[in-house]
Amino acid sequence: MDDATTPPKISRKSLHAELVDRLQPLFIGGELVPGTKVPEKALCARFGVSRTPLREALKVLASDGLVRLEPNRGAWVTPVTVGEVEEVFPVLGALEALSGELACQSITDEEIEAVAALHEQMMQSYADRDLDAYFAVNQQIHSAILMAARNNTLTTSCQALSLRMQRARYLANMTEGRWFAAVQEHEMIMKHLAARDGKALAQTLRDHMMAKRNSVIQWLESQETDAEPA
Amino acid sequence: MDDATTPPKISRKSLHAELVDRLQPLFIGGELVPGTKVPEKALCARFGVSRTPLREALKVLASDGLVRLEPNRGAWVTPVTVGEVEEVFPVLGALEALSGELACQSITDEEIEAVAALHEQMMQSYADRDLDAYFAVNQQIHSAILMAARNNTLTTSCQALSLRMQRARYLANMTEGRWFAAVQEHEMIMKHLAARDGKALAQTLRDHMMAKRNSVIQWLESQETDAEPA
DNA sequence: CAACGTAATTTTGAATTCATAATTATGTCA
DNA sequence: TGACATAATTATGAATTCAAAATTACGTTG
Repeated sequence: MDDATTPPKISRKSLHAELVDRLQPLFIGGELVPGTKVPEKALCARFGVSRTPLREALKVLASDGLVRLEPNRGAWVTPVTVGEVEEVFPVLGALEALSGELACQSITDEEIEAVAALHEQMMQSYADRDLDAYFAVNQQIHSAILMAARNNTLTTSCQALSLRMQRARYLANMTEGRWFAAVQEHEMIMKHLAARDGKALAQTLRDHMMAKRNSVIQWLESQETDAEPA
Repeated sequence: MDDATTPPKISRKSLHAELVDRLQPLFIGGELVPGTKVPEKALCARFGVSRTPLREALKVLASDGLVRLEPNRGAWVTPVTVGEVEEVFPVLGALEALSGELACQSITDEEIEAVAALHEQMMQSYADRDLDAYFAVNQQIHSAILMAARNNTLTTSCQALSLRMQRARYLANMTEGRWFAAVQEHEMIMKHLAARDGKALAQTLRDHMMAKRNSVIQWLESQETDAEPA
């Protein structure tokens, strides 16, 4: 594993593409807070680039829905609203369902084993009550299924929407009851994948996503009523 | 119907957004041919803008998959390959299926009537053997169903992928048999929508998309074998 | 002193500039 | 003449500049 990751393509990717990759974690990491302004100047300084490539990156992020560009008023981190969540999760559900269906057609035994290992790891995180670890492995499982679907367009679409829903740490917040239910759902996901039952996996993934949707909305609404009288 | 389309937002949209909108038709219109270079200079002159906003627009179009940016070699119109088509249509199918399901939940009687009118118009275009008109109305029908789904995220995702598949006039080419089948499928679509049968509509839309996929691939493969010995 | 209007400052959007990489043209030599 | 090397040209990527818009700061007046 040397650093010659791309033997034929020595060329560094363009600055704006690099910036897109480096800005995304700031959204999920909570550094760029929904509803706040994107500090263009500060980010330029931080990454040591001029405004041109940064602004190019912001345009791309805007088309992915992570930021909103207001004419003459700059870029703002898209707020996470109930309406937004209600919109995105069903779409994500449909795409993940497809990923499950396709994965069952193409996944190798080795890949199933790898997912099973991740699944076990996630169960351990659940047992340990380690939410951060749980979420990290959870992401990896969904990602592995997506990979097994062998459809790059699907992967790209899913990841873009997924990013939007991962913004803000608090989306990870869930009740004890919801966490338990999510674990149950993942047992089903694993079972159907191992059996290569595409239809069943698709349905379970869709249900899983809708359950998550409800959980997030419930949390958002509780926040609204808490915060408003302040 | 005066020109005050946006009373509160008088502000002109930014140049790059305007350019994205004005470039897209060039892809489906066949002016920008898959596999060829995007003539940056010429487009700047044509739209009377500098390179900065145009290049911003190209970055956005690249993230939508319409162009491919090669470092230090400029922007190229993404070629329409069999692999590409095999990837995109299933995703589009999943999204359209969802749009059908959601539309059945929210569509009004008036909207159903509007779609029915479009459907009749399309049937007339079929009877007239007017392929251009047929395709135009066909688009409107899918668009109307999407609108009835009341999900902007879904609409955006669908349209982006749809654009990719509409590039190149020849995708409209289909055999007499395929055209007839497509018409039959649309009869089903109309029937299920009128009955507000979400599940059935979803399945029909998915099937419709996969049938189109096969038709396009068949055509592409026939082109490949035709063109190669040249 | 609160509300308004005006001036200074900052930020934004887009054109321009500039260094570098890629392409084309030209010349050389086998 | 054809293959290669080198020079001229062009295109690209990114920084810089500049005009216009928005924001902030300040002063005035009722």
